[in-house]
Amino acid sequence: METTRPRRELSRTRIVDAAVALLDGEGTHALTMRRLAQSLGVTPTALYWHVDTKEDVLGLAVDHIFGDVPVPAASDDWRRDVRTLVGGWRAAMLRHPWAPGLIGRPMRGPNVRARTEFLQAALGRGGHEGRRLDVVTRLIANFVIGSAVTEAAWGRTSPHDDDLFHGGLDELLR
Amino acid sequence: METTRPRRELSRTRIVDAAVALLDGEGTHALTMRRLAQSLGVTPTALYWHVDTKEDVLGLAVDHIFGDVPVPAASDDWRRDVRTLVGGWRAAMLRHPWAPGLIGRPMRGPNVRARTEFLQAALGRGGHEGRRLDVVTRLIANFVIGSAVTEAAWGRTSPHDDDLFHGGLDELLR
DNA sequence: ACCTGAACACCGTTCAAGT
DNA sequence: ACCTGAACACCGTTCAAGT
Repeated sequence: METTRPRRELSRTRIVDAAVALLDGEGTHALTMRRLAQSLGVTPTALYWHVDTKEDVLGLAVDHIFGDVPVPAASDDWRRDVRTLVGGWRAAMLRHPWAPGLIGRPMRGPNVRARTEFLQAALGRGGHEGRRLDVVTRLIANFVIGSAVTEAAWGRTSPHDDDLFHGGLDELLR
Repeated sequence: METTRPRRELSRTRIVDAAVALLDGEGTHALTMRRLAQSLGVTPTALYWHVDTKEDVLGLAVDHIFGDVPVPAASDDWRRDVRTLVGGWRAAMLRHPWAPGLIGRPMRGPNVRARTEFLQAALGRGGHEGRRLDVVTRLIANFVIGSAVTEAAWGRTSPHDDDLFHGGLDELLR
């Protein structure tokens, strides 16, 4: 089929990986198309063959970190399922503190969608349905996002923040 | 426009007002120090006498829009107080859709702090205290922020979004 | 198909100098 | 105290050209 070449080729995924590395290492302001290209040993303009725009790269980077959120197997304890998913969700964002600030854009990524659907399904197993199911799904999702945004903004997350977050989640799953 | 009219003097507040106008009119990408200066009939570098950095301007702009959120007089119906405050909070953010995306750092502004304290006081009147008061305050604040962030990201807010938001709030004030 | 080089139209910020 | 002008070190993106 395809012979592996000695030179690593450029690709969409390689670009996204490099972008995440740059964001993790040096923060939002460090992600420029030029520095990104440099970290890949390539010309800035080369990126544009694989990617439409910088905004595009940012969106892919956000969706990428959601891919690391483990989707638990659905168990018979729906509350635990929700807590596991949402805890991983929050942890992923706090592990990449640049991500919450970037969630002003395409949450349309497939990884994000899959997690949201799992959340909704778990709440469905909890007996919610109809409008109430939609309400509670959004309530939880927006609480998690809001928490991540404000905590990431503050710099570091304290044990007190963790406590308040889990307390809030308990309140919602009561 | 009116070159004959004597130019008003530059000031911190005049800069912030112009920044908000620019953000409202043309969005985040339009706010550059150069265009901001131009809209004030002044040299880009003149801004730096009144303001430290562009980040500074952004922070002031966010706090400014929170100043427009009416803080209701505390009544004997704490639930209504919460709903009024939080509704105005959300409305202000959706009126300036660039704001949620900018809620990075400047939740330290005085306008923001005043609203948060009113929220906590109202919940206190509702009988919450100790850890539970902190938990619920954060829960509501982060829900509002998360809602504004995701809705602003999606472009426009539909009546369905409104419905889900108020449903969520009812759930929290149950 | 995939990448380079040069170019365009911008940026934020500093700093000496003017008033 | 307040503002200008020039300059520095960057940006994202397009496009012809090479392979």
